[in-house]
Amino acid sequence: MNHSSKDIDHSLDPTVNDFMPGISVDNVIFGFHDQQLKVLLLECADQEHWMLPGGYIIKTESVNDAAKKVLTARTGLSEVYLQQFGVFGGLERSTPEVVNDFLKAMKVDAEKFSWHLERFITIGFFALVEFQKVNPKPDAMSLSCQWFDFHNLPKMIFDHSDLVDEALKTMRVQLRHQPIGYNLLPEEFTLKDLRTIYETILDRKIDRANFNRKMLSLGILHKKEKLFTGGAHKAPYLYSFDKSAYFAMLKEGFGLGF
Amino acid sequence: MNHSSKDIDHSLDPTVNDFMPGISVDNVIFGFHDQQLKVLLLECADQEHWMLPGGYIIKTESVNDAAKKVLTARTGLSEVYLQQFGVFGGLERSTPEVVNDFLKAMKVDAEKFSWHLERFITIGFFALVEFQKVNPKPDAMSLSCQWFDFHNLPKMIFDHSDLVDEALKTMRVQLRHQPIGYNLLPEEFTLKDLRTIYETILDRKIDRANFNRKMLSLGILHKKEKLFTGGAHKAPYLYSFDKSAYFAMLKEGFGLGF
DNA sequence: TTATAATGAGTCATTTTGACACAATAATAA
DNA sequence: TTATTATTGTGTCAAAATGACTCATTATAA
Repeated sequence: MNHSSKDIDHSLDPTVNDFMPGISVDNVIFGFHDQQLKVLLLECADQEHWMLPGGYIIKTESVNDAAKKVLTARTGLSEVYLQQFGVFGGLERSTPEVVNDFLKAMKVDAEKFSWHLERFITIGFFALVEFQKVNPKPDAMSLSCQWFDFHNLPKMIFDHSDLVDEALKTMRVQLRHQPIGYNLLPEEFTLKDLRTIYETILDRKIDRANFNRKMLSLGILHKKEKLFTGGAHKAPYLYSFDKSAYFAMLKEGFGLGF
Repeated sequence: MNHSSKDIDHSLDPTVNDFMPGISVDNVIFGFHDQQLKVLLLECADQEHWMLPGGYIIKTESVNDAAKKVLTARTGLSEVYLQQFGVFGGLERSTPEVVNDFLKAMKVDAEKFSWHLERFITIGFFALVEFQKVNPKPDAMSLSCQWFDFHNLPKMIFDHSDLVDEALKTMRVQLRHQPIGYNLLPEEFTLKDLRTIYETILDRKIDRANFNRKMLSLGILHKKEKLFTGGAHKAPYLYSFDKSAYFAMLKEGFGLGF
């Protein structure tokens, strides 16, 4: 997925001096497709490494807005779920070796990038988006922007794979007292879809019957018509979220046993 | 609690140029005393406002180390529980009015502090410490360093009260799947002490018998001798944490029903 | 010596969980 | 057309957890 220069997105390119120095934001953007949890990544110039969609913070914008802007620029979406999950501020993330690898992967001169090479702290966000609605757009420095199966991520620059791990850990904890899925699934979905999300994040099988019973008992789902497509088997019902009940539960929280 | 200049702690005073510009760390330090959750605060020069112990990040130290250093400098303690809970990066935290209030509270010149007045992002940490072991030390800019009852906090500068609120929210969530208390309580304590911590953080009464049953079932407590001091009532048992079981459970997590 | 207040321990109905079982059914293969 | 297969909706049931109580016990204060 290459793009001509006409397609290159310069919306995140203010002057270096407009940025908060030494800080960046990086987004772990999760989607769900084909019964798999996906992560959106950008391809580095060396065609070997990949990176999280990230950016800098303009002095006149909030940190959260900076992250939101990155998300919108790469996906075309606004109004999606976006949440901080941690600050990555260790010294090991900008050692000479790390910086060297970064320059090689990006194929840029050390001089041009001196402002990014000193010492950088990044603020990690994760986003939950509806896969089908995303229109992946690479930024000016990247060759392409693609989804990867969460279980099969490519080699990434800096500590970006640590960021993905931490994002997952945070989701794993939140799963236990907040609903999830509204932001990842299309309007209509099956209970299997929902369960697969839980199983992927928790990294273990969940009893189908017990999961369904629990989910339905939460009162955040609406049962719809039958599903026709699919494999050689009985067709499952389709469900949609009861938006108001869902968001109420997001705030209130609940207890999940598994 | 005033201090002569001899007592002033300059350990966190490197040159301005050594710092990461535009970023700070602030610690919400929790202690437990007298059946109350306490927060350690610094008194501003105006004798009206208070602030969280905070500091800047030297370019050659990690973010976590910067927070740890602040904690050690104010409490005399090292090796305590310290955890990030969020980044505060809104623009509203450095509007002209806010900055003005800050200058007044600190009684410093705008010129001298120009480097801190532009736009600042702070990284919030919370710490859990053993009250009795803390030796509160004000920093160079503060009149004193004191504990406040969590339910009765004074007027604070910037968005520091928001930081306290967020720290509590984070603890409230963590309570549900991780044990707490080891870092807040002395070696020996009663179940009432432990329950009070839970009640304060969750801000509601918990049935005594049910709480005790649950806590004891976790297998992280050792029963000790009787307690003799106290009011006009039956003396409760003293307990201590089974350190290895406690830390195992910190990692593993568990499910709490209340 | 008695009254008080808080503790340790226990009861019990209800709810939730975990582990299965089983008939029903949509697509596919025979 | 019919049998096969994979998967679904629903149900059962024992075990565990929870929530709301009781009650005898006991260290201090009156």
